[in-house]
This record gives sequence, C-alpha cells and structure tokens, in this order.
Amino acid sequence: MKKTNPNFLNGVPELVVLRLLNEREMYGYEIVRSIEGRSNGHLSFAEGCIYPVLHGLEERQLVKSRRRTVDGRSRLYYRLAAKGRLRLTFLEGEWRDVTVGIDLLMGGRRAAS
Amino acid sequence: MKKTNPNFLNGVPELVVLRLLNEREMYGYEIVRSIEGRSNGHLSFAEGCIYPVLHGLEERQLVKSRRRTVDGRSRLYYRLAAKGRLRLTFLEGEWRDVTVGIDLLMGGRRAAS
DNA sequence: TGATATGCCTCAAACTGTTATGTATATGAA
DNA sequence: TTCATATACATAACAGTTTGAGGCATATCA
Repeated sequence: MKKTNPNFLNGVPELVVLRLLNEREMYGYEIVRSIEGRSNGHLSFAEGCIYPVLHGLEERQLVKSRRRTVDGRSRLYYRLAAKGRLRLTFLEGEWRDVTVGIDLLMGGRRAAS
Repeated sequence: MKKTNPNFLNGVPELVVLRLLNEREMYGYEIVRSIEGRSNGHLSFAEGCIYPVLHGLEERQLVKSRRRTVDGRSRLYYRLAAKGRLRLTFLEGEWRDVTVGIDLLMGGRRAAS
C-alpha cells in the first residue's frame, strides 16, 4: 500500500517554493535541494512534485522563468512575480490559521510569532 | 474552480479526532462541533469528512464504538483503543516534524518587501 | 571509459476533504 | 397540530496533490 498523500503536507510545496523564491532567483533542482537542506531534512519533496508546482506557478503568473547558462550548465531560473508575493502572504496566513487551530485543539504551547 | 483539497489540512481530521477521543468518549456530531469550537473556528470539518474518518478509524481498530441513548437521543459513541493511542502519538510526531521543518524554512532570511 | 551528480520532465496510482444530498428523530414556536 | 430548526448519522461524485517510477541529456572526475 503506497502512501501518496502524506499527512499535513498538502500545499506545503507551493508555500515553501514561493518562500524561497522570495529571497532570490532559483532553479528547480536547487529548490529541491534547498528545501531538504534548510529544513534540516524535516521536509523533502520529490522532483516529480516540485517541477509540476513550478509549472503551475508560472502558468498562474505567480513566478516568471528565464533560461540561463551558469558554469557551463543550462538552467531554468524562476523568480517571484508581484502576484506571487501576494499569494505567499495569503498562504502564510492560511498556514498560521491551521497551526493556531491545531495548537488550540491539542492544548499545545507552540511559540506564537 | 472548486477547491476540494484545502492547504495543510491533509490528515488533520484524523489527528484532531484521535486527540479529542483521547480525552473522553464522544459521538460524531459532537466531534464536528467540538473541533470548530475548541479551535475558535480556525478549524472546521464537514460531517462528510468526519464520519468517514470515524468509520476508517474503527475499521483499523484505532477506536471502538457503542450505541447509547442519552436524553432520548440515540448516538454512536467512540472511544480510543490502545492502537489509537499509539497512532495519536505517531501523528503528533509527524505534525511536529512538519511544523519544525516549515519554521526552519520560513524563519530564514526574508527578502526586502 | 564508466560512475556519479546535475538538471529537467511526465505519468498513473493513491489518498482525502468538499459539496451535495438523503434519512430520521427531537424540540420549540406559531 | 403544524412547521421550522437542530440534532444525528450516512454516502457519493468531484477535484486536487504528492508519491514513486520512469525517461532523457549533460558535466565532472576517477
């Protein structure tokens, strides 16, 4: 039985991709590595997840891409568009809502930021 | 475009249902109301979501049910089984992992805005 | 030369919450 | 009594999303 819909991760790729691109221009493979690295391995998304997300973001005009050749390697760099910044803010709010709700229900004491 | 897969909520119903049942025996309709009330409205799951979750939990022997008539109303009360307690602990760990990962990723350097 | 890392891509399968709908009983107001 | 509402449980089509597995091409280095 293959588990294809992991708990709590629905929509997280879009959130973290936008968050990373809000810092600087990045390319797909780099994003995949960065998510794993910067989350200390707590998060890890397959390429088969990240690439479609990037394509969807571009189609919705939340990001823009350009091909660059760096160090003899051809890469597709993505950068955040204005609409993408709005979307990021919205998703951050949704994420916060969920964590607040769960904290209340679980009786947890997560730090409020 | 109907949004049927809400962000970040995948698996949350199972987590919060187990969490509530860990406190005391409850019935479906009560659980639906409690989730909304105790999360201050931050979380809200439809009956069409909670009832199937309860059925699945019972099938997997994580909860047990019994029919009781209280105040002239026939209700299906659920209580946590031993396996359900283990599952709750596991899901709490998964939830913590995700929040830790996202906190690490989102807590990083922020682009000027 | 061959192994490995980089870099991009697509697809079927599996899973799950939403929305809509249905059934039945109890309660309280008009 | 009658009707609206709340309680209580249940199912089904729909739609979105990650996984896992595969493919292709180029660069690096032993």
